[in-house]
Amino acid sequence: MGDPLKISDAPALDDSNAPDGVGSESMTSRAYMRLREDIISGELEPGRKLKIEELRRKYDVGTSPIREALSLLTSDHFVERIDQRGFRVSDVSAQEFEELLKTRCWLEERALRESIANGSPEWEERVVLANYRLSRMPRSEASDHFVANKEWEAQHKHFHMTLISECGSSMLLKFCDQLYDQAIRYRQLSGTKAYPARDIAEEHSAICDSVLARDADLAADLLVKHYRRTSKFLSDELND
Amino acid sequence: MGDPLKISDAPALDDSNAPDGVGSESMTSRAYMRLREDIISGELEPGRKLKIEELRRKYDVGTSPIREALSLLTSDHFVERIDQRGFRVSDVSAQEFEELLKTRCWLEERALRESIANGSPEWEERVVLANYRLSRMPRSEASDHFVANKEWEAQHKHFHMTLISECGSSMLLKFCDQLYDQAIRYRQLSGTKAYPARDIAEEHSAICDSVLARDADLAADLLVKHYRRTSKFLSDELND
DNA sequence: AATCGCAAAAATATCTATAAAATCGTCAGA
DNA sequence: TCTGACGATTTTATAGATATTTTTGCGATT
Repeated sequence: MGDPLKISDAPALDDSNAPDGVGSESMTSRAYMRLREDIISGELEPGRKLKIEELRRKYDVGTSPIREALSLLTSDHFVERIDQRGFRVSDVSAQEFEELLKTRCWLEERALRESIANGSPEWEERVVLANYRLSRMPRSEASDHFVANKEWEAQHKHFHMTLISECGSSMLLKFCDQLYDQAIRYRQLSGTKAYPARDIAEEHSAICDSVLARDADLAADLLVKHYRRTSKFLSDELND
Repeated sequence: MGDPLKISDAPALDDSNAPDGVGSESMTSRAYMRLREDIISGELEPGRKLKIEELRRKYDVGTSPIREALSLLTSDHFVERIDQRGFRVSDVSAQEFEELLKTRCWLEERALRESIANGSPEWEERVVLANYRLSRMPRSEASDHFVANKEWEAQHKHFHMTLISECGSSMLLKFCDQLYDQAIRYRQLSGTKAYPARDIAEEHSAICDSVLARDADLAADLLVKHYRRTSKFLSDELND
């Protein structure tokens, strides 16, 4: 959720060019963001019919902005559109989760290898910084039981996106970004209550080290294992 | 352009479930398809401002369908949306074309290797059939000079998509599909007038053979070279 | 009684027309 | 040259009209 404002590719919504400091985004954008959050968080559950009238009242906007926001959300694969039959929240499934994980590994491995091959010293610094910031962040908001920490989530995504940021393909980056957000939705839906036992911070640091050493094989291996472990944990949670 | 009707992922538009044989698609879908074609063909040139009123008259529909169609097109990266400032046709550039080619090679190589690893005998037959059909199709509609043959284009895409269809990830397939269509746009825009000198049909058959032999390394190599040659040809055309 | 077919009614999605808000270009005045 | 304001253009939103799908109700048939 690095830039939850993103619509299409361009940084369409940027408060910096808002007329007079106060937010002046369009209804469509507001609806887009709120719908996106509600879908990722699971409040709008998978498979649910998205009735225009219902949403219109819920978010207090007209039909056009809702409809347009939903159309935009289809690109993120969060919403499905069926002609003449409206919209619905995209379904989830264990099989799709497997696919998601697999695809993420393929794409991010490639992107990471390219980044390591092309990355500048300035990029190395960004990686170090991202890892440091992530390490300082508590994983959970409460110390006794698990409460997702939004800020940690943001830093975590930022770390992983930084790793692959120099891959030389904005398209590949966009795909990884999309898949990452998909995965977040699955994580939210699983309703994780317990801490993962392993030391995630340590894993991140190991990846960071291998990247700095420009050891592509090791880095790729660590990254993929990192993802697989996380997913394993999630799958176990789901099967309780 | 295997399924130009595609909106979102689901086969939203399917005449088979039209009430009484006659097409009953929505205005939005019609607008989507026509806009998509006009952008790919280059009639709506890169960077062009897409004024709602203008399009409304041109395609003879109201503002909502136009707006929605444009929103849907942003997912395909054919249209850019800027908040409060409307829509425009996505720009093109030599640099983006390079990225596109590179990304396509990365993704399709992975997908092809997976397909070869997982593909069933039934898949092999589909590959053979797709190659055969493509080989029977004339590359150009005229024999003395080059006139793009729509049917060839469709079969060509179908061949390449069949090659990777068993990769085991619908997401990866969707990405490849998207990138393919992007590439078609670049091809159209280059306004190729001459035949490429080389024997493309031969290249396809070679790929087909290596796939049947389950020689992943060779197949990947041939496929990537195939793409690079096509792109080289295109770049040369562009620099005339 | 249960099932099927069919038509009317309700719910819903889609579209058009119109109004409101924002942007852009231009030009007067400093 | 810069600034700011005004009008034209364009985008965005709303409300109501239309078309489509889904549900419901009823009677005929098994």
